Amino acid sequence: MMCGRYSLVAPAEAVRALFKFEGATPNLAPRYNIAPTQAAPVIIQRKDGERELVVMRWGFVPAWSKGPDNRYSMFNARAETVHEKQAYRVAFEKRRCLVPVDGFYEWRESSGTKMPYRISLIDESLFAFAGLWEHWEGSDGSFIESFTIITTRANSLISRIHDRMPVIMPLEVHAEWLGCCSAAELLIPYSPEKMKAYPVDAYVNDARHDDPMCISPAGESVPDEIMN
DNA sequence: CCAGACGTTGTT
DNA sequence: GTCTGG
DNA sequence: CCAGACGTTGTT
DNA sequence: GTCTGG
Repeated sequence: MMCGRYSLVAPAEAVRALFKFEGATPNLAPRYNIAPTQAAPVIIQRKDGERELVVMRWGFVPAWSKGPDNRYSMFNARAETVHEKQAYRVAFEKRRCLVPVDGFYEWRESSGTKMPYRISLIDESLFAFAGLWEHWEGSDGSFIESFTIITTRANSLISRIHDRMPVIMPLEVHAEWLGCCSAAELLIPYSPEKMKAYPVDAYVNDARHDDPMCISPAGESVPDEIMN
């Protein structure tokens, strides 16, 4: 895989502090295990330059489609080709977003078994994936806003686990990315020396599990906050 | 022109 | 909607 | 990404 | 094996 699960535990106030979006502070429950098809917040930029937080479906639903269709894996888009692929080209030019995250999961396969790892910044701070979003509208007037996460080749830390990783946008390029004026040169692997990775329990495999156990280092005791 | 696709990862 | 293939 | 289903008729 | 659901 490359990026099929992530976490966003930070409170909405922390998301606002980093991304400077306008409007009311939304209610964001801590999320330990966000999976494709689920709703999650993204940051977009309006034409007047103001940033907005919008909750969207993870899994790109093209405007021309009949609706969500999981026969296609549209929760990731390859950085190497995203500017030329039909399904993403217009969004790459006009509808970029930043995805607030504080960790993501990758599964390492060895001797036939897969072990999940959690990857985060060394200080566990909030950061951003590069994404694209889309607005789909049904004939009955219903609509779906959705997003995809862009992936690239793994850096030297993550390549021990897997050969792909999500594109992480450093703070200093957030505005350039959202402004849609940059080319694909921002879509590169993030600095491995700023990141850490550790194994977690296969508990995270089940997308219905969404609690602190998901991010707990494998083999260690259950964190206090989920003991009753 | 119309028809048909539009995606990624991992495995073979 | 937009691009590619025929 | 992984987990889990993979079906129909008829009855509530 | 392949598709759907989360």
